Amino acid sequence: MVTAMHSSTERSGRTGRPRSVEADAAILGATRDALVELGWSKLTLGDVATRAGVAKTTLYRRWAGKNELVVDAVAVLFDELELPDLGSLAADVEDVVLQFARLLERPETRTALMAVVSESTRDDALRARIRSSIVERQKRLVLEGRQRAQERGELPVQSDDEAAARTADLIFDVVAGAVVHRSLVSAEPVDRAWAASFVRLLLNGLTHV
Amino acid sequence: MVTAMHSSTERSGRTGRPRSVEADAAILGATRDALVELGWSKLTLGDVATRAGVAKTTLYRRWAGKNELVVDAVAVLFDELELPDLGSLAADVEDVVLQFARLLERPETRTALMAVVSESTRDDALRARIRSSIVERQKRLVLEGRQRAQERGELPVQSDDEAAARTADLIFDVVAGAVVHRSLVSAEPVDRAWAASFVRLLLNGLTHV
Amino acid sequence: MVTAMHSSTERSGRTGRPRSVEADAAILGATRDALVELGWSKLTLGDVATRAGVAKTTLYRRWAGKNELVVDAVAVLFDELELPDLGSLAADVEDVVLQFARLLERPETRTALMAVVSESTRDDALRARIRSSIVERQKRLVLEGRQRAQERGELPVQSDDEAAARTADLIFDVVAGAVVHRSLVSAEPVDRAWAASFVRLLLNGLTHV
Amino acid sequence: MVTAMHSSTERSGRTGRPRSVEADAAILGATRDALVELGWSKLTLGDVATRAGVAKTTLYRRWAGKNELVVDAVAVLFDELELPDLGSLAADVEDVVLQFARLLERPETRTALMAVVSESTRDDALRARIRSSIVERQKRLVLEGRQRAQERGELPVQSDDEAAARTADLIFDVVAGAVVHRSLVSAEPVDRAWAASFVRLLLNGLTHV
DNA sequence: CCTTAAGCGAGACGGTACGTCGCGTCTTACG
DNA sequence: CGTAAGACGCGACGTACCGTCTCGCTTAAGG
Repeated sequence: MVTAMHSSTERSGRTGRPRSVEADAAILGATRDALVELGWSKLTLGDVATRAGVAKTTLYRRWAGKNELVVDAVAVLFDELELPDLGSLAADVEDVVLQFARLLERPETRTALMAVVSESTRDDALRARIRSSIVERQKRLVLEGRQRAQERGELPVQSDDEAAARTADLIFDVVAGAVVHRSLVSAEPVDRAWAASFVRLLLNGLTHV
Repeated sequence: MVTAMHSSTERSGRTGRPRSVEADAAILGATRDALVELGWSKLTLGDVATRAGVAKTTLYRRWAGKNELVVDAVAVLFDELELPDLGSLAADVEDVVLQFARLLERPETRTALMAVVSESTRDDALRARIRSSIVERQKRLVLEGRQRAQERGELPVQSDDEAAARTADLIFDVVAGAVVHRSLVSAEPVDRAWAASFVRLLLNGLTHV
Repeated sequence: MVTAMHSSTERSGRTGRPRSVEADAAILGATRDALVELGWSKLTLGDVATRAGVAKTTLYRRWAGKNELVVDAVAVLFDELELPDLGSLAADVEDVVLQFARLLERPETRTALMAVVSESTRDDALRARIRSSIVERQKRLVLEGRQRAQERGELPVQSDDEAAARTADLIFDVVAGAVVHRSLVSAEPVDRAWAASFVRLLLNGLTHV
Repeated sequence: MVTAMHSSTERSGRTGRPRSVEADAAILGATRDALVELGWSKLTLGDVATRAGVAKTTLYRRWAGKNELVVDAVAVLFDELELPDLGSLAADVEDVVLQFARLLERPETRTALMAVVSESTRDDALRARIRSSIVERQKRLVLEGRQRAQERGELPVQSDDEAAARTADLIFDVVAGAVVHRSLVSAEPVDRAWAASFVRLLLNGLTHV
């Protein structure tokens, strides 16, 4: 679960009516629903509040704006991704690629991810939120996959920790970037055939194809 | 050159006052300027019109909205990319990667590209416009690079044309996607070191690092 | 007929294509049609031009704007009014009152007359045009009616010409004003009963009712 | 006082921020000011809002459009009219006629009254608003004047209430119509001399002049 | 017959106002 | 103090007409 994103969990002051606990979930759910129906650009906070059965003030008390709200609403979706153990690095990566592609086919993910990234180019706080809520959180997949491949002897162990981290970052950008670009920019399907040829390229390189 | 983007070049009817030819260039230039200053989300068509010394109606007469206008305004920037001949495939690719990274550092490209891609997930006409104006147009870099590498003997010649096209698409998505993801999503610098390690991975694959 | 309203009849210069003679009639007719359908406030000159099968430039070449055009288009309607000879002043006046009321029931007259009067409060040229095209032209009805009543011995002959003119103006304002106010402001029907009681008041005065 | 013109006085629901009470007065005042400066046709709601120190949306939340707003803004001016007691019916009527003429000389009344009447020919709701806010409200002058004249013995008492009401309506249309027509359509001054001859005609009739 | 010059249709142009929508803030009364 | 409700100031939207301005074509009269 994504916790403590926008407000500390413990009560800061003692007095007064406590914040409704159901409201947060209702708002995030309503945000996802609205994203599916309307897409990023037509999503309005007033509409989200209405759908959630909540006043607009309640929403603004908890999130700074559309961007922050959508990041929180969407981040949790990426936690669905899981690295299977299919016996080989190639099979594992191919499976994750296809999982990720399925995720990007869902309208709420499709439209929201690029939009908040676009906004984040002018907003450092938003960029940090995206990194911590989505990017860093999902690097676990690369780390687990490498670990498992090393245990299987498919990949060598890098002794330099820093270099190993850089390599993990590189792989993450290549895999995530390629899938996102294929799916959203080139607007071509990420099917099993494409995934297979991508994994082949990733593992063996251009010169060994 | 980017021609006939939003209207056929030849006069459709012969009557009536012809459209001002200067206006198009002025509007696209003003759009780029406004993108630099304001970013995608604060860019308004009224402001663009004012900067271009043009009435808002003229702008709406030629483009359907913000998305279409920005695609046209930004597409031309990608034409700056050039494939150098540095003697080896690795050096050539590294150079293009760095050129592309420089392009993505410019505020107008940064903010606009992801935004229109995000919008395009809900708008087929916009997606098609992006593909024809940007994506397909820049695949030339992959094709030229492969041609040159094949002439040098660095890459084998693929006899199956269709398979060769699929490979070119794959390489394009991997290169462009990785750079975009590194630069905009991970929000880490694409410097010479990263470019070098990316090219190494691209050419040799994970298992040959 | 209303002639020489907006352009002198004789050709000023000699050369060049002469103005189309059908256009004037077509435009005025189209204006009346549009007034019936749309009313004053929704009537647009572009629409009138289209209905008349004429370019907007042609229209502007002949009239200065909406007000002037509508005055010319409507003025001719008031020429329909005729003073019958029904044997008594009371009967004659009652008949004209009812004719005038019928005229004011027509949508083009209803909506246009008050609108141009309203505009004329800020535009001296327009006020003059209304006076000469409509008001002065219809005073003939009062003059004829008085003449006939004097011949019948129903009204005394005023020897002072200036005073006689003032009286005619007064009667005109009272009759026209009462009918317009009843019909358009009070929005009550001008039927035979009302006309009869109005004529009784006009002829005998309040104190002799 | 003109009350409850466009919204009921009591709060309909009890929740939510109440409408600003100052705003109404500020808007109506700004409307009258703008009418004086600009006249009906150049008056814009955006400008009125600015003058009133109010957002355009606030204005649209309370009035349906220019017509309704102007009726409300102008109606109150007619409440200034007062029936003096100058000792005779003739003197009283003459005074009210001159008061009314002064009112119609004011630019806001001049331009607005005819304009809204013109619009009302196509808009039943507007017509009803004009009747209740202006016409019916000012009939009090006729009723009071007749009452006083009857007390003085200048006019007989009509026993039939319905007939008496019809006569009052008739007198109202004749007086108001004559003054409006003289002032706005004929565009001649309503001075003491004209008022005197009008009252003479009204009281004694054409045949007793 | 040919030039000349104005009229004409079409439609793009710079403007201005429109009436609406969403933003993020505020002011109520209630819990 | 949190909350639902909803009015507020603000600013951009996309549209509609305005009255003007090119265009290329048509239509006479005068040379």
